[in-house]
Amino acid sequence: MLNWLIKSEPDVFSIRDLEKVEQEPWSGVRNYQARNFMWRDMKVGELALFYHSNANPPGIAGVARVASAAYPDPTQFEKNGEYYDPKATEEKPRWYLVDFEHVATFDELLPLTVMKADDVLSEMLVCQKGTRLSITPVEDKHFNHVLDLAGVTI
DNA sequence: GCCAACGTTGGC
DNA sequence: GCCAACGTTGGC
Repeated sequence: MLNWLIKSEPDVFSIRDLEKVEQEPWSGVRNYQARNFMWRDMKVGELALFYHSNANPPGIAGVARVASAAYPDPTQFEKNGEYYDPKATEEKPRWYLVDFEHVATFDELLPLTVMKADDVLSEMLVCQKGTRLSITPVEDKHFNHVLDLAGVTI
């Protein structure tokens, strides 16, 4: 059982948006490392911290759960879509995704500034300068510490 | 809006 | 297979 952190721009898709849908296909990831995490490593039922990037302020907004096995990202085949990949074919897809479902929304966002100032959480990849990866694994101690600070029990 | 960090592309 | 150029991410 692994834990994850997934980034989303709240202007595009926020934790509130996740509350409203039953399951959300995590489409549009076009980074091989992030794809491999979804395709190879994620298992149904695993939990992910839902991080608001490009936000004011940025930080962790809640928790999501892996709700499906990996399958080809349909947006890679949409010719006029933003995420079209001409090198991908139905027979040989390049991009895979999983669905996420909502688990919890924090009463208050846990801001990146607070995480960086925390002795434990400052070790997290998302706190390191220059980490642009949109999906990262999260250690148990970090995951649990975030839930503690947010006052959330799952 | 700036810019540092980093991934990807493509010429050679 | 190297690496310069370019594009993107994302905090500030």
